[in-house]
Amino acid sequence: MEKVVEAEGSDEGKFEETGLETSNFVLSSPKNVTDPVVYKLVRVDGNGRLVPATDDELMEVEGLLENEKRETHIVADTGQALGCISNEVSPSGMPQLESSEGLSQSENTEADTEKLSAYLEETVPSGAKNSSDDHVTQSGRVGECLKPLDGPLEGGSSTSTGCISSKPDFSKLKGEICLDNLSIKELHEVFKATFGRDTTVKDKLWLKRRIAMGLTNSCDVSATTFVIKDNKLVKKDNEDGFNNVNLGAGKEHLAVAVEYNEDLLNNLSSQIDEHQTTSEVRLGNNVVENNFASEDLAADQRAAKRVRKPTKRYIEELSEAESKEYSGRSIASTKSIGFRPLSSKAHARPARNVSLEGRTVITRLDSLGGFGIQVPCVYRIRRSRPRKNVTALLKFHPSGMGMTATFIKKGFDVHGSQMDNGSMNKVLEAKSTPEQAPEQFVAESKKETTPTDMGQNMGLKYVDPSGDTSDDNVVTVPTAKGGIRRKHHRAWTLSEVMKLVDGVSKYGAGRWSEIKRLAFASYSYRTSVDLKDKWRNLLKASFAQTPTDKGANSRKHPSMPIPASILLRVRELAEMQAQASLPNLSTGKLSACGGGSVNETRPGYL
DNA sequence: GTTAGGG
DNA sequence: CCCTAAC
Repeated sequence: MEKVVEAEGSDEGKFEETGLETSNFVLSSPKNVTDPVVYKLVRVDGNGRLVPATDDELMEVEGLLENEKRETHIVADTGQALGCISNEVSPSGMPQLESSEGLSQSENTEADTEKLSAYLEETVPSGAKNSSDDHVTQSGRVGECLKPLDGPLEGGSSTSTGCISSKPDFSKLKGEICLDNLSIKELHEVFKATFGRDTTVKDKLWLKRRIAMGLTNSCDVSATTFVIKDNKLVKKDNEDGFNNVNLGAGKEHLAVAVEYNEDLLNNLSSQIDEHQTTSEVRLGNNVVENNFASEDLAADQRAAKRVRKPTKRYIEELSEAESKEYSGRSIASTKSIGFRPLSSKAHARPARNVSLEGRTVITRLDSLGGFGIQVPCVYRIRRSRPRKNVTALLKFHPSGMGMTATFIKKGFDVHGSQMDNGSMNKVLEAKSTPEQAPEQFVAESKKETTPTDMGQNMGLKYVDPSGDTSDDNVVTVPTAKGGIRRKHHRAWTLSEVMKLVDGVSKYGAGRWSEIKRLAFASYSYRTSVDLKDKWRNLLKASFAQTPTDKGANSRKHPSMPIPASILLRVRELAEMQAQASLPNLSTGKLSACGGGSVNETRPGYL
C-alpha cells in the first residue's frame, strides 16, 4: 500500500525536519524543490500516494502514525496545488494542507503560502476530511496544459506561481503535458529538456512523438492529441474518466524521467549504448519514422529506452513481498557500470533511524533473453532478517544473475553503505554454487569481522545501536552440505542487555514477544527469539562465573564485557522466575545453582 | 505467531 | 544466530 519516496541527497534531512516525528504529514517532502535531485527516486502507489517510509520504518513510529498510516496520503500532486487544490486531507485536517503547500510552493515566499493555505482551507470543506482514499478534485484540472512544476530540473528556479508560464519551460511541467498547443520552438525546448540536447527536426508531429515517447517510454504514441500523466500516455478524451488515479505521482515521475535522460546523454558508456540500441531494434520498439534525423533518432531511442519498464520477473525478484506496494514503474538509472555516484547519493545517510532510504534504483546490463537490456535494480533497506527461499527466484538465468550479483556487490562494497540484506543475501545465494562459495565467503567475512569486533570492543562504552539499525552485518557460513548459510551477527551492546534484563524483570522471562514489543521497540533487528537466546546466554554466564570469580571484566575474551552487576541481576531475576514457576521444588536446577549465592539474593527484588 | 531447546 | 518442534 505504501510507497516510498526517496528524496535524495541534500533533502534527505528535510523529511524529518518537516515533521515525520512530530506530526503526521509524513510525506511533506522537501521544500527545497530547486534541488535537481530531490525527486529523482520515487515510489508511488496505485493511488498516487507517496509514503516516505517502508513498513518497517513506519512501525517504528507506530504510535504516531497509527491512525494516519492508512488515511494519510501525502499530497504528491502538490504541483497542481497552484491552481488545483488537492483536497486530500488527513484525518486530523490541517497538517496535510501545510505539507502540500510546502511542496508546491517551494519557491514562493511565505506570503504566497499563506494565501494558498487560506485557499485550501476554504476549498476543502472539513466534511471531506475523512474521505480516505479519493482524489476527488483532481479531475477538474486534468485537461489543462502546462501545469507549472516546481522545477526539479535544470530550470529549477521557476518563479511562476500560476499556470501562466509563458514559456514552455519543460522543467516546470507537471504530471500533465499537453504538447498540442506548443509551437515548434516550444517543442524544441521541451525536447531539449526531455533529452538534454537540441534537435534539428522541424516536424511538429515528430517532435511531439519523440517527447511523448521520451516521457512515457511508450512506443505507441499517437501523434495527435494526448496528455502525459504520470509517465503514462493518456488520451485527452479519457481524462475525465478514472485515470486520475496516478495523477499524484506525476511530478516525480516526470522529474525522474527527464533527469534520467539527461544523465543518459552525459554518461553513456559505449558498451551500453550498443546493447541498448541493438536490443531496441530487435525489440521493434522503434516504430518511429526513420526518415528524420537519424542521429536524433538513435539517441532518442536510447533515451526512451532508458526508462523502460522492468520486466515483471525482475520486479518480482527484487520486491518480493513489496509487490503490492510497488507499481513497478521504477525509473532506471543511466549508469549501469558506473552507478556509483547515484548510488552514493541515494544512500546518503539518513539523519536518524527513521530513515527514508526506501530504495535505490540502479541498473545493470543484463542479458535476459539474449538482449542487452538495462534493468533497474531496486533496493530497499531491510533491517530484519533476510527472507528465506529467495533462491528459487534466481535460478532462471544463472549467468545473468551472477553478473548482477557482482555488480551489486561491487557497488556496495565500494561505498560501504548499508545495504539491503535481503538483496544481498539473494545475491549471495545466487552465486553460491559450491565452487564459487569459497571466494564469496572470504570476501564477506572480511567485511563482517571488522564491524563485529568493533561492536564488541565498544562493549562497555555503550553505543546505542538504535541509530544505525540498517547496517546489519552479513556473513556466510559454510555448511557441511556444501552450501553456505547466511548469518548475520550483531553484537549485543550493554544497553541492549540492560534493556533485556529490565524487560525480564518487568514482564518475566518467557514473555519475549512482550519484551520485544515494549522494551525493544526501537531495536527492530532483535527478534523475540534473539531475546530469548540472549537471556539464555546471560543465565549461563551469570551462573557460570560469578560464584567464585566475580571479575566479569577480567575475562579472557574481550568479547564478553558484560559487567558483573548485570550478571548479578540476571541471576537474581533467574532465581525469582524459578521460584515463581517452581515454588515447591527444592531440587530444581536453578534453585540448586542459586543456593551457592544465597548471600546475593535479595528477596522481593523487582 | 510464540516459545523452548538443540545445534 | 539458525532451525525446528511444539504449543
